[in-house]
Amino acid sequence: MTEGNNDKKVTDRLLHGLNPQQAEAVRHDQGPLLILAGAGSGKTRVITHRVAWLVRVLDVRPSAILAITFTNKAASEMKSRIEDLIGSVSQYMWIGTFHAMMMRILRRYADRIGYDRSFAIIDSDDQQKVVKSCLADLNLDEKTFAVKAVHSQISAAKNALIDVGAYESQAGSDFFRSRVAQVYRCYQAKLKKNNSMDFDDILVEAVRLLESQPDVLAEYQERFQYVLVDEYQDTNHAQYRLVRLLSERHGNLCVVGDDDQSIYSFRGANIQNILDFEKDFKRCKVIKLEQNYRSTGNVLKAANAVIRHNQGRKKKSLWTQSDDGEMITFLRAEDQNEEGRYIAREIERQVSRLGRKTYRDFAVLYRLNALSRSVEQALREQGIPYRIYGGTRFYDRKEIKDILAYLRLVVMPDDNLSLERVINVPRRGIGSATTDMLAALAERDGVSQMAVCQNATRYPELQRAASRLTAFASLISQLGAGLDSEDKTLDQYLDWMENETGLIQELLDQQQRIVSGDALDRIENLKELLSDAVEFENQVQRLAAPDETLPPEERALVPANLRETVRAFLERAALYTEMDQDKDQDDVVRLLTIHSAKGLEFDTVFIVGAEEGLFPGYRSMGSQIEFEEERRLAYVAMTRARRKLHITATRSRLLFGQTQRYVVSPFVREIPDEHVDEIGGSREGERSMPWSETSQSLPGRPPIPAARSPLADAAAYMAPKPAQKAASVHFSVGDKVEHPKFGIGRILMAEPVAGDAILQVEFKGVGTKRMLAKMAGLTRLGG
DNA sequence: GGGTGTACGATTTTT
DNA sequence: TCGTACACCC
Repeated sequence: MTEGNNDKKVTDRLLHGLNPQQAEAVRHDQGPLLILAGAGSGKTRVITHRVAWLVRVLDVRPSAILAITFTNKAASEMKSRIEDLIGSVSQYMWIGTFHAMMMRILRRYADRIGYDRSFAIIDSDDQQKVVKSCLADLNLDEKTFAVKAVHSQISAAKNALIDVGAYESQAGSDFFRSRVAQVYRCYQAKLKKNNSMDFDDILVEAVRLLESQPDVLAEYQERFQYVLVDEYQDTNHAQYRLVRLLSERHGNLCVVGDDDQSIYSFRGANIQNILDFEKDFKRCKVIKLEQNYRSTGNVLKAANAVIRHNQGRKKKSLWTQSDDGEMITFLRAEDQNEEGRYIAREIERQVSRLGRKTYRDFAVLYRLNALSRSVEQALREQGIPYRIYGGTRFYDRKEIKDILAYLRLVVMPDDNLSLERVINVPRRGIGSATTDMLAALAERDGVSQMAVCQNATRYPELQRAASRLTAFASLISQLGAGLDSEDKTLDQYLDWMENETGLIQELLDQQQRIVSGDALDRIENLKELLSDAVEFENQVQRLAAPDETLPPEERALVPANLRETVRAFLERAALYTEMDQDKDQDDVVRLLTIHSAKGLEFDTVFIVGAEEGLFPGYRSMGSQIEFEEERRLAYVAMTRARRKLHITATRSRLLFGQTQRYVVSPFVREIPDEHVDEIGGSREGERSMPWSETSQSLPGRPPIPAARSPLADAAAYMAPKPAQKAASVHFSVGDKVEHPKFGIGRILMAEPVAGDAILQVEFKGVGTKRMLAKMAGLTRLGG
């Protein structure tokens, strides 16, 4: 160790407050290192301090460090915490997701493996579309070959690094698999023709690049002296291969993970990667972090007791210094309404009546998104503010994808997928007959569909639609000209484009006819994209600032003009889906799936729907492997709670339009009695089929005492509070207003939307118009 | 070419 | 139960 040569203060600071195992992990120098980090064991702290240690104590160049995470959120948290420790030199490190890091490599070298370096990334919607068109090309029936199923086969093959050829020979004469092989081949051909990669390709092609180009491999192997991988239990085979390749030269690979929290096998994660790490990387050091700093004794012991039933795991047992704390409360409710009311009442009691907690201390966790509904309803009745996490992500929204497709088309006119998306959005009278012909002609002549549009008049087949097609082509080139005129910022350009394409107008027209607030939300989203663009451009400016000294190959990637900024913005939109950084502070109850709760913690957690068939899901009950993954899910859910855990199950539940009777989840029965208070019925009682998994693990369990405080205590349910009034906007019906174009008018109708209002205004001599107040630049003249 | 009705189907999620 | 994708009809 060379730490003796360094400032003692620095080493003290980096090791301060760490337990012996944590400190050992931070100080580890050469060779592979496996950190088995139990839930709440201070994992992030260890990783960030370790990176700081490498730089500050071992004098490793920041640019020689590669730290990989699974989500952008995790990456940005890691970045900022490392920056707090070592300052701005941290910007030279490669910290990011697998996909983002591999994109850096592919953007430089993709031409070596047959792509244009400006290749596009297609999202899962487009992936489905491509699969669909392949099925059509191959005359395969979508009933037998469900798009989703075929696509997931292809994706799984890619994650396992099985290319088309290998897949074909594996499939042999198997009816289904051999057809999937044909689709796979067709799919890859289409992507290649469109100069696109899907998310899986980013990993697969990175492997192919590194394995086929020795000089490229050598460059990065040489560069990355230290490689760190977070959430290693979630890596798939392609990621495993990348990690191996990149760390091979120096051998300083540190992986951090917890096999008990592996919950993503359905998307290709291979738990064997972490279980076999010691075999794979010889002379590897293993450090277990078993002290939990998060939960109270009852919660932790209960979670330990549950996860202990799993066979395939590394033995470890979390412990805590904190006392037992409150018991876990288990509620057996009659149905989902009672379950919801219980949650609402309990939250209200803690927040309003006792004033002990705030709304943000609470989270409701469920296995299926569909379970959120009844909880939502109960919270709404009680006037409790909440937010649902997950759901459609911002960049997945239709209107956003439309705008992004226009953007992509402007910088890459040959992108057929984007063209198909927006050629008739908004309606331009270009229907399926025309678009089919367009695709066929482009295919026949080996040119892009945009090229056919430009020359539409020369194709006799397109006679009737020719003028509309050329008009579309000139719209795109006009948008392209706007891009190069240099006097617009990104958000100004987007704003201009939203109007120029007619998208905004169409949404306003829709709003005029339809009563739903749907179109308004979309306009809101488009506005939000503008503020996102502003923020993005600020980041770019900061990177481009003259006093920053970026390494040359990274500097080359910083956009220098609007066109390059657009490209970078598109890439970010494809790879970065989270937009709610500042919303974390809101004082609201959080509703989320167990999957999306991983890595988070809350003072009080409700786990709802703890019923056999839901959790574990009925699909997983046939296989030991899948059943154990469900149990890990239960473990993850329980260990989110810092101080108090509630688990609820119903006797019968209305789900997907059907009411069914349910039995308590076996996982709940695996919790020892001494940690649980029961309400409304015991965890035991009716059971379904003898449960092979659990019956063996609960030998001679003593009878459960009768329930103590049945929920018949209905009076305790508080009367619903009136819903909160929407924030007032400073425009109201009857106001006189002035519009820059239409002049003076009077407001006929005002409807508040987040931070703005949609108005119906009657203008003298112009007629009635509908618009967003702020966006239209209305001024109030008085009532 | 566009609008409307209906049948179907529905874990978990990131990139 | 609810959303959406597709077929059918004008």
